[in-house]
Amino acid sequence: MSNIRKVAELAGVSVATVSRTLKSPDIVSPATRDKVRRAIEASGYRPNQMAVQFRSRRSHNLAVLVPTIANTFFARVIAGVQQAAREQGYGVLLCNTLGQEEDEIQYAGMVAARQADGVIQLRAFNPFPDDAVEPGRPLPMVNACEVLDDAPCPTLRIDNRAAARTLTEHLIALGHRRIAMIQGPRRSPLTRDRVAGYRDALAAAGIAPDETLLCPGDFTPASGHAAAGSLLAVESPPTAIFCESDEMAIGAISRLRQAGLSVPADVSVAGFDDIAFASYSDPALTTIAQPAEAFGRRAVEMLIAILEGRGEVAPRVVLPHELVIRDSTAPPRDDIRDRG
Amino acid sequence: MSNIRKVAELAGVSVATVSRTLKSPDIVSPATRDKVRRAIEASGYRPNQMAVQFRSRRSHNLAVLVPTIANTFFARVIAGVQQAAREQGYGVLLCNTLGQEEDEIQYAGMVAARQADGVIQLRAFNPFPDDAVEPGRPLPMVNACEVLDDAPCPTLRIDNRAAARTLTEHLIALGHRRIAMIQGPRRSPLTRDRVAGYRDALAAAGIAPDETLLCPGDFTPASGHAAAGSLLAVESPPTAIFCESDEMAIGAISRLRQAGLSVPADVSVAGFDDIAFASYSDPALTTIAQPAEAFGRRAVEMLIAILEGRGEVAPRVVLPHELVIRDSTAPPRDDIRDRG
DNA sequence: ATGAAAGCGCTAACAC
DNA sequence: GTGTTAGCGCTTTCAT
Repeated sequence: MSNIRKVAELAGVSVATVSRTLKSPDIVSPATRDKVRRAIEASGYRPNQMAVQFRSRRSHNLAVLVPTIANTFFARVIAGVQQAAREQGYGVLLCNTLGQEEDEIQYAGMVAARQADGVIQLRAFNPFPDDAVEPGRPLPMVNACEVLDDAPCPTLRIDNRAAARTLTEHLIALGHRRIAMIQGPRRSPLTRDRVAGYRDALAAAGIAPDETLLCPGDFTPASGHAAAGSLLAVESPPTAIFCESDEMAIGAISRLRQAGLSVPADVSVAGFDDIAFASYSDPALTTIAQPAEAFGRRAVEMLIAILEGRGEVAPRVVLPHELVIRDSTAPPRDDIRDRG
Repeated sequence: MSNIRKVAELAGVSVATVSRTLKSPDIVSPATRDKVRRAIEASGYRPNQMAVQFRSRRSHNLAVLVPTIANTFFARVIAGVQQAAREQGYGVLLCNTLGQEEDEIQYAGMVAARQADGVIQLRAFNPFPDDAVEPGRPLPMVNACEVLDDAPCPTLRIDNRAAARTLTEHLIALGHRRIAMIQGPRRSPLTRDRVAGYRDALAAAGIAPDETLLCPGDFTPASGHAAAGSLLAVESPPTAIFCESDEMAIGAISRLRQAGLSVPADVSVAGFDDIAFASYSDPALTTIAQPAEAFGRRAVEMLIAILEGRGEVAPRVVLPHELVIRDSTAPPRDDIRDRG
């Protein structure tokens, strides 16, 4: 393995000149620059990044804390993270946390240990201790997707409340009045905001909320399947189900079908996220499209802006969402509506 | 930020003793060890990993080259990689290559640049130049899932030919004789092996292969959707379709339904991978289950065994697969079978 | 524009 | 069992 000294000798210059040729070629005379470049070529020299990082005190790595990469929505976010990071010369250290706070704290410790320059957190939890950073310096973190209310760092999200309201309004406009909701984890701000939007829409339409129509879930198809089962058992079942993720919607539809019900003829089902499968499922899902890749990309840009201290970073960024109406939602059956 | 020297001073020992307390506590006397640990505690010392890595010449990072993380099968493999790596004290550098060989080569260069100690390649391509490693030393790579025939490193896969044969036999046993195949990319060894297994089964059953029933795809739902469309247009359409991925199967089913066909009543469809959605799609998919997380986990174990030079590493590992029969495959309709 | 030299924080001989 | 010390390969003043 060649090193900078060998290259310097070969080129007949000092190591400083080799270093400069690599980092700021413009301050090296063209003749010297060429000499050095030929020497690099000839020796097959690759700078030892461990040394570069160590010496320059930047790892040029970003840690991304993801609740679960097995979720296709997060997979897309991460694809966006990776691409943007690569474009900016950063590596991505993947941290699949499964929502374990102790693990998230440990991963965030990679910043203190200099393994990563900053973290992108996709869950509403601050993994840094209070004294993580000297006063005056910004916390090297961006919180995206599921965002802490009082995040000590820039955040990036959609307007979940407005999105949920829009989706619920769509259901109401179709004629539904008994609208269930299969939610995300209880304590998540995501759940809280979306439930708020759902209630907003009900209230605006003069529909009294019915707590028996609120079911917990965890965003997985299995939880949607189970929740749909319990909704089937309530005294007066819903004519529409709003699921907080497409994966749960797919699970719910599967359960409804097992019960001999047809979607949307008997029950309408709507999702959230607009994952790739949403348009291929049967029926194709009505859902809220979230800009998954953009979440990743923007989060990286914001984080690097913090790390490299260039300019102000917008503290609270809200990305656009979109209601996508497909085939899983329709007016309720007449006999059901009459009864409602 | 504290450093090892400060801790040494605080504890009244040398820096070497601090280092030893961290790396091999057993060779330090209990009394000293405690003193050092208290000093570490008191100063909030975190070893600078960049320095550790630099000095010890190991980054303790693994680069994982994945064709596309947006595919749920690969997402699971990567979840396995991450968990195993973490357990062994390694970080995971995610490289979403989209199958671009130039990018893969560049990512593999992270090993030469000392950013990563080794790579896990999930595609059938060797991203290392011939002179990547000095003679006698093993290539720091494991090739998993889609494997090169003459991989210059240990490989990890399932027996794709046998799996495809088993799945095709299942279709034949149901009474199908016109069995189409929606394939992966043409040049992939995966495709070649699975097509071979498919042909094995046809031959064993005395069914003449029909090239018009072979359609290319790229593992995405969109490609399955398109391929099913073209299969619908052939002169004598298939009664069963074997898709090389569940995602393509889901896309294909969606297309068949658009054409007014019912699965499995009119056409049987089988997938491959057994992704989470396979059991929630309508109908639930008959498929070949692959041990996705195990792929990731084993790949990490094998790679670390190479890197740390402990023991022999099995050069060609084959993991078990399993035929999972659900509801998307059934006997062909009588009128169709009679015609066949 | 270039070179000399001082480290970055740590590990690993080597000595005691 | 512990201390001393020489670097690892590079960047970055500070001279020239």
